[in-house]
Amino acid sequence: MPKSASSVEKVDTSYLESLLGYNARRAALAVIEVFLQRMAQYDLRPVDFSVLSLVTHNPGITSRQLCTTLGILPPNLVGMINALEKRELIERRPHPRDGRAMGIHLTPSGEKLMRDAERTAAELEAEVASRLTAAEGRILIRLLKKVYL
Amino acid sequence: MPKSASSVEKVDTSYLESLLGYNARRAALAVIEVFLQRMAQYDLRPVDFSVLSLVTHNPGITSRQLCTTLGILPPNLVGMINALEKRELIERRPHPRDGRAMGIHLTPSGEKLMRDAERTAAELEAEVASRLTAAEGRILIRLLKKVYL
DNA sequence: TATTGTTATACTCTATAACTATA
DNA sequence: TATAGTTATAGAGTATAACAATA
Repeated sequence: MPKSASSVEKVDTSYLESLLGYNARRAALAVIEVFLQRMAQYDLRPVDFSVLSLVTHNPGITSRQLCTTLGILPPNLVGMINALEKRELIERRPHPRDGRAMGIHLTPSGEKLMRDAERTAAELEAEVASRLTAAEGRILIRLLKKVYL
Repeated sequence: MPKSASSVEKVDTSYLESLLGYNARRAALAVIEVFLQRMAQYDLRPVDFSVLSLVTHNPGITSRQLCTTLGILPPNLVGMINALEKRELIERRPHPRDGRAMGIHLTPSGEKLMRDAERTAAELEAEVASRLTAAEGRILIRLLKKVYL
């Protein structure tokens, strides 16, 4: 067959699928896609959920702490925090010991939203994890942590 | 302690770390970060490597097949293909049976680059996977595939 | 009528520099 | 001098609509 006449019937992805990074990215995108759909009812993107979840479990957390924990650059967090404050889901209070910083807290409606959103997240996790056994799910998370921690 | 005076000593991330999506995303980002550093010597981003790797193992693959396989939208692939062609790493040849399509092939210098780049990728994989045992690495990839396939 | 490849374009995400107020 | 928060802005990544050529 001449060089110019070759074509591909079925794409061979076996090499890419042997790479950890490729598989981790594909799995992350698959989970995030479901996440996006289910969280749309709360008008929360994954990053909004992560921020609100950290505020939920760390009342008084500062912007700086959110940035460090989630790997967000400070200029990019400002807009998110402003939007969440405008929606009256969070409020900023003066930090007790650092006049430069503001402690971030959930409002009552923020608390209600996050109770619902975290319940939805739990359902979503259970659903995605249903493709695995309970033991496999625990192993998977443990191994992922070994990779990035 | 009054409401306004609370603050966070150490951020509690245990809830987020219980979520599969959060862990998969963090692991993917960690691997991709190393990938970016090591592939910089070839001036290849992860997506360029993925494209060239598919062309390597599927000579004559079309743009449409690349898009479908990698989840890239056609308008966003055009620039990448043009850039790789300008660097003389790939070339477009007429498709043998479809006058609309072009088959994509590696040039000799593209073949040389990919031999080196895939060797580097293998070293990188071994290094990231060194945080896990060989068995754990195989299990991790198997479980990740169960999540997204 | 549907598909491949393409252009133009808009939107989101991420990154850098520089400023202010406070430590 | 260093840090928390902010503004402005640039760049990369991702999205939709519409078109020409071919099936």
